[in-house]
Amino acid sequence: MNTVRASSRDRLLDAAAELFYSGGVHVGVQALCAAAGVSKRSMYQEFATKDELVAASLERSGPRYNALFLPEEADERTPRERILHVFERLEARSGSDRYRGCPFVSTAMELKDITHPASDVARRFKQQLTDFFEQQAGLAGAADPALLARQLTVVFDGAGARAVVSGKPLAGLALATATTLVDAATGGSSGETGRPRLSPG
Amino acid sequence: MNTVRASSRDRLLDAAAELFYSGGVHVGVQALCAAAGVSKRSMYQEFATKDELVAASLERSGPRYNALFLPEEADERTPRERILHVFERLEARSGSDRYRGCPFVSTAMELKDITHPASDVARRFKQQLTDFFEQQAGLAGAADPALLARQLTVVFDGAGARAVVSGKPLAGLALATATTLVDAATGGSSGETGRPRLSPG
DNA sequence: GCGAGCGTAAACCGATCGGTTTCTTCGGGC
DNA sequence: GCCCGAAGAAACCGATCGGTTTACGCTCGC
Repeated sequence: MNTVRASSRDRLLDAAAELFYSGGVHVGVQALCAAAGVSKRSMYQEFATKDELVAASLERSGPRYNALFLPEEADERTPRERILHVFERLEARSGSDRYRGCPFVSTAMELKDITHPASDVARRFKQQLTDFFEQQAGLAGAADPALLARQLTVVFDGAGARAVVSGKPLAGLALATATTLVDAATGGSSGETGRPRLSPG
Repeated sequence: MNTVRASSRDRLLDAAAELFYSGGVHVGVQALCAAAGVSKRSMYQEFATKDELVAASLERSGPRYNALFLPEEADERTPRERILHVFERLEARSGSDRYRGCPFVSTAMELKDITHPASDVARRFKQQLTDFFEQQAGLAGAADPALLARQLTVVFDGAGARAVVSGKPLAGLALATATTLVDAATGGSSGETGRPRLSPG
């Protein structure tokens, strides 16, 4: 079933993820298929509609996108550091002139249709980021880990939006805001290391 | 030059603002003119291109949109309360099922083109909100009013994005986050009134 | 009453949209 | 050698895109 080279389906999904991110979901299927080196015929054998392809490409690229920001599974850092790692990565990535914001937010805002299959995908992947924050917030001893997690997600998306609108680097804004929120929620001050309260050293 | 009823130009701009917000800037000029009750011919006499209309409609609706959130010019409230007023309004508005996020952010993200005339408009109006925050932050005695202002703008846009993606009300998230940031920047705690430090009573 | 001018509807333009179909080419199993 | 199925190229479908033009009607000033 699978050919030696990447399958038509995979080439399609990868090209779609890239083109939809750089040009929006209104990019045509013609340009899409050309970029993937796949005929429209083959595309419509794999996907019933373009909407389905949009959702599938977001589903496929989603884990890779989130992985750009999440730290490695196990390292020696504190939960606080692991949370702030996400925002350090965001600062770095948002400096690129190809940065167009979070693809989940971007897609959902462009679709403006909560019932679109890709909107479900976007919501799930954003929840993954929030779940990570909540887990680390709990380990860091936050008073309300769920609240802090949602706050950090808000900062993540808001900083991405600002980078897009302003067209300028965040210059530490995301990291500073996240730091303030984490410290406020864990009782830490700016000079503190943020070592988790639940595992006093 | 102006007729008794709203001019074609104004009807066009108002219809454009509404349709572009609810359906994105990819809404066609045909549907637009039909909604405005203006012929395409008249539209293209007022605006050279659709892009120009997009920018002009954002320019026209911009002040009204920001006014939805900003407090009245002069009232008896503290700067802290005036800042938080913006987020109270955001909480309320984001609960509507017609809420599609901040139109400036939405338009800029959808256009994905920093050189588009409407991108300039969006940036300017977002700056107006930031300027308000900075002014109030200064009055509230924030250590770094410019930083707090940018942080609050990030929260504003991030909360809007979250409301769109999740499809659920913010349920206090934006207000709580803004409160935390304001208090952290002004040295206030959660139980404090937030009266400005520069004008001790 | 009548001509001038404006704005309307609607046809029209080439291009592209999402989606379908036809035809051809290629490769692998018998 | 032969044949079958998969996939590519491209024509085709009706609809719509942004944008232009034609032709008609309505309301003015006179």
